[in-house]
Amino acid sequence: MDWTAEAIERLKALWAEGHSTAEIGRRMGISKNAVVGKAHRLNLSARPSPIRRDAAPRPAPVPRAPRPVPAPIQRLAPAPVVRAAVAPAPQPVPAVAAAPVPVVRGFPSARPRLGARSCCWPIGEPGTSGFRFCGSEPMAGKPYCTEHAALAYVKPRDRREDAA
DNA sequence: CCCTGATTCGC
DNA sequence: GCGAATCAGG
Repeated sequence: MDWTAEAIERLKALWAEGHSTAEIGRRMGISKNAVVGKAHRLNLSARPSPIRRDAAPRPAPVPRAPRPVPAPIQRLAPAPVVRAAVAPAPQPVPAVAAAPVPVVRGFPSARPRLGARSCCWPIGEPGTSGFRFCGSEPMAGKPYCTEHAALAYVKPRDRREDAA
């Protein structure tokens, strides 16, 4: 964006008319970020912000560092059982329980209560709001309830003849 | 999800 | 200085 005097005038005018930053951006053919950025620099930011940054000072400033992708929640999910697939010997418990699952923003309670001993069979699409874990009482020594353990632990059938 | 404005920071 | 990315709230 070339911020000519005219462009700045237009921005100020639209801003004064009370348009949203996105609307101003649309009218001027630029992004709302450009609008907000410029407005901020021009010190004409004064419209009510939906956000209060004063009352709740950030407890953790978070120096915006390259964030390593947290352990994918999917790792906790049992490998989807594909009947015809070459089934490996039943690997009992996915060795995951040791480390606490990181609490990821956006995954509020979307994690199994590992300490609570409840079935950790995933329900729904990981990462979506509806995602959760089964939560039923697990079988002794297993991470899943009886129902889901039946799905998780499929006996590898003798595939010498029906391999396919 | 959509929207809002605010801030940061590599360019 | 610029503005995309990100944050943060509705």
